[in-house]
Amino acid sequence: MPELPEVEITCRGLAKVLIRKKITNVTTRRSGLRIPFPADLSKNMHGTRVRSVTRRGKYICINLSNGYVLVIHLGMSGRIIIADRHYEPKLHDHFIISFSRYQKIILNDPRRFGLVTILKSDELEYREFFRNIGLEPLSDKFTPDLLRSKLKNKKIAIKLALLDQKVVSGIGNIYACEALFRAGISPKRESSAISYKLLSKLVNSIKLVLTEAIEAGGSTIRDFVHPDGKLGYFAMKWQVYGREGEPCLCNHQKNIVIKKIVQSGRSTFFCPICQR
DNA sequence: CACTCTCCCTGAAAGC
DNA sequence: TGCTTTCAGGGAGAGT
Repeated sequence: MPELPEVEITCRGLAKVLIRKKITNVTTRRSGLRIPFPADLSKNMHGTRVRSVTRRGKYICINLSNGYVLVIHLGMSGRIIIADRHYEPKLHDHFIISFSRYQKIILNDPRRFGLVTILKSDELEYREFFRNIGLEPLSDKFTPDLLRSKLKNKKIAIKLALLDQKVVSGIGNIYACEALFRAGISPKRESSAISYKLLSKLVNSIKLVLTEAIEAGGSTIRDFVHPDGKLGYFAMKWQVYGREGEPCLCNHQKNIVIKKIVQSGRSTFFCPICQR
């Protein structure tokens, strides 16, 4: 389940092979994913070149030389495979772009929670599309003061606030759990009731955990595959995520184990002793 | 407005 | 062993 680091790694991988390449063919193999593929998708892509590949939250933005931006969200199970002209489409390959020099990229997404659309980069469309997307957690603008202002009056649990893409963009279930563990904050804490000092700690933890994951090459669970097609099995070790019943890594001598709870239908893993 | 719940979907894993 | 059930979750939209 790609979160910010996985999307970032995917973008870097795409940039490496696609920049300046010309789009020679666009194929859709079904009518759409979470939303239909735009009718003019192929028309607006064909013959243009890739200017850059950027990321906004969990969205991949492939910026084209004709002023359009191809926007891809990987959803739960999406992956982008980089291949050559010999690649044969496989099950759940929904969207294929062919480039000059026989390069191809394939969007494979078994669960189809992903999204593909195309926007004009210089117009309201683009701004409108990302209107509700919060601040980038790795930007210098993401500070304790900013987070405090976002959480002011919020009664929801801090874990749920971190998952809210309007509060901060790019954090999913795994990194929300991991960041809270590192900051020593209970996922159940009311968002607005957390001290400035702890919010500072949380901001640092978020930046740290995301940065480490990017450096680890995009951490992986189950179905994330690097853009070059290799599995990312050098993934970071989660300290709490998926470790229900296992000992807390902070406290070996006592019999403290990681607990799992459900918050708004999402699993949360945490240490009831280390996180207050 | 603030918040929770449901739905979409498939494959892996657990349960029987 | 093999079939059935459960679970995983991002984000939109309905419901409270």
